[in-house]
Amino acid sequence: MSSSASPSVKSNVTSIDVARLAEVSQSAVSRTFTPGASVSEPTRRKVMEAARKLGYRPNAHARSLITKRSRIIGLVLSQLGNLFYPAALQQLATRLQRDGYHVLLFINDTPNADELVTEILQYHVDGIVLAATTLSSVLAQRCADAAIPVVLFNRVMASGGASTVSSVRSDNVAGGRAVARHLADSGHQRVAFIAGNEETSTNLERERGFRDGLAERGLRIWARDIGNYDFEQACQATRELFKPRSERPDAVFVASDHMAFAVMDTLRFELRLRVPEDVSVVGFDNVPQAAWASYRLTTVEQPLQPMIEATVGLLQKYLRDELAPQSENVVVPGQLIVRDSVRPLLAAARRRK
Amino acid sequence: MSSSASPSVKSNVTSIDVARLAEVSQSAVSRTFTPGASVSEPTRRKVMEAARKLGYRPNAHARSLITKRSRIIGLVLSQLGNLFYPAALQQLATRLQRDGYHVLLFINDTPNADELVTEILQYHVDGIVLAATTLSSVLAQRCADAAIPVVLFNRVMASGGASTVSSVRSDNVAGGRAVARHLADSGHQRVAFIAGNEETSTNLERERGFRDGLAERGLRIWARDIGNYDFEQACQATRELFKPRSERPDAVFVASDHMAFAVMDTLRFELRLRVPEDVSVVGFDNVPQAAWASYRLTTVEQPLQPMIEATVGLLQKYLRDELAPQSENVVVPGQLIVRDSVRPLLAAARRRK
DNA sequence: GGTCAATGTGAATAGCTATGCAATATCGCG
DNA sequence: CGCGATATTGCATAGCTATTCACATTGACC
Repeated sequence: MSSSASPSVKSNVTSIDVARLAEVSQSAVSRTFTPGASVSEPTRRKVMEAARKLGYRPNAHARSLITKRSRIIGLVLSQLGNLFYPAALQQLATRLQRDGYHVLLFINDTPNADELVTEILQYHVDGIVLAATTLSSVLAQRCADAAIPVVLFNRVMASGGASTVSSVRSDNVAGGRAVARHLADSGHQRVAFIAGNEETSTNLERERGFRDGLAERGLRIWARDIGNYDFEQACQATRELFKPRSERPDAVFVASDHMAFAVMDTLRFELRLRVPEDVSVVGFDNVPQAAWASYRLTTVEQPLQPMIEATVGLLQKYLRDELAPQSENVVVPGQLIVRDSVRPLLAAARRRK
Repeated sequence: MSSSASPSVKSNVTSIDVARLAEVSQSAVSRTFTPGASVSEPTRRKVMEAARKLGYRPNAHARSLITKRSRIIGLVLSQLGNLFYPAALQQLATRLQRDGYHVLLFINDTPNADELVTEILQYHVDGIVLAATTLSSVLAQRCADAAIPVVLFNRVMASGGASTVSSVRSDNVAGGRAVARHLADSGHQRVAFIAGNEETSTNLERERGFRDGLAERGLRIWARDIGNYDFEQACQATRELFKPRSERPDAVFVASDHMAFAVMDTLRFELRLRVPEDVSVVGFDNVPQAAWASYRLTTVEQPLQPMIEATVGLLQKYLRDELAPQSENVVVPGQLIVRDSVRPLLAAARRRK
């Protein structure tokens, strides 16, 4: 029963076993598997051969115990429903994999920051990417305190001040402003806004930019409701905004594509309004689905590639320079993607102008 | 510059530091943090107090080095585009988190099984969930050889025989058959099939069930093309199938919802055909989007909850019983979800019958 | 009070690798 | 051939915790 002298494929092979077979020291084995270490070609070959025979792989735990590097990045998520995040997840994991890092996943359903931070720190991750829009800033600060680099993804720390946490996001303010201008310039008068989670920085910034942009054109938000970044709540908000009354909005800016789909569906199939003929709809994120023929949603892109690149760039910088906890806030510009969910400027309106 | 004697929040605190402060042995500290170990209440309190003061958390790497348990589950994915997988990912991670396990992510973009298996084994994960439909079975076998439990999720090992790898999947055959019956019984005559990746078990089983079900009703697949589980390729397949000719299909069974959306969009907005009046469409997976008003897609559900439950059930069973690599293939039944993408049986057709 | 069991505790060790240091081998060059 | 410089190697140790074993302490019970 006790598998003592079984030279099979058991994964218990250690560097010592390999050393014995290759007739070298354990150090030699270790050096062979340590990039940049000093090993002669003959011994390297002997070691590799022995390792292959035994099916040896260095034990990552023992390695990180001594290296103090785990090559693991913690990723905290909460909104997998919003299609932007699966895409980001994939990109990030793939990108990190290329550099020999891997992603340890933490889903933050119950916002119990304390418990989560305990779990994360146990693994001694090399860095943390916080992509949970709705996550208490406590966690971020706590991790930063523990001297482990944190990058907020698509989110920024609430009130500045003493926070030394970096972040990567797209230019939400500019995006909101671009939407406002686009709607105003195409002759819309009664523009509504459906907010996401009101406490998130993404929503605050998008709304602020939108407000400012409207103000530039002498307009203001004509009606407003809250969708909380949730499909069902966005449907509800739409019903509320378009309740029968003398006048209804002629355009809606929705704080995320995910909600915008809910809005379009509710408008078209429940309220029997046409998009864009009766109501224009604009989203935010430019998830792949926004390009699908059923929606053809005009939206603001969040350029995933550059955002991911910036994120791992920051992480690697912090890993290289031992110190340098200088807070850095990267803002990536994103374009307005014009599709067919906004009524184009009527010839009549243009002439009148 | 060198932070030597700084008793701050540095995460370098070890069980020995705690022991010193609490005036107990290191063993006592370890036992306090090991569930089920024998510690008296007074010492436990002393230790907890000291640990709190120093901000101590057990080092997971050191722990798993000696325990030979990492409490990490490796998850291999490739198709994050298909919306079924993000949902599965979230459920799985959440479920495992409840039991103190965590998910280490491996994206399998380049199907280089060897490299991937090396990386996974280095982390000494306690188990592996293979959810990459397109992944070579080599990997599965390789891991099983290394005595680490593997569960195939939504996939089954190609040719039975010597494989000792367990799997969890929904009843794809029954699902395909149910679709066939539904289409036949609602009077469709020229049913087409758009395949996913032809080498995957999901596609093989769904197609087989579909074929059988049609045969029962005296029908056969009238036309067929390949979408490879890809949105763009599914569009292309649709164009191919509906190229102008004397007759076109009156129904399409698509091997996944993700592709079915592509099919519906192409039919409606490019080919100007109505769904379901001109063509009926059926998908597979029942992703959340299938219920959206723009699609209202009739489809076969893959019951995520039970599938996840079965997956972690298998894993835990293998972790408990040291041995028991008995191959087990769990098949979870799934229902046909009837929505509005299939033309209902015409009164005329019924009378004629 | 004495014996036995049970319980809590500490010292020592295992688990696997990377790395500093000293020793040795190799090489280049005069 | 000799000498210094450099490349390679092995030894020993650190890194942090769980666990075995032996020991001490307590308590119960006769």
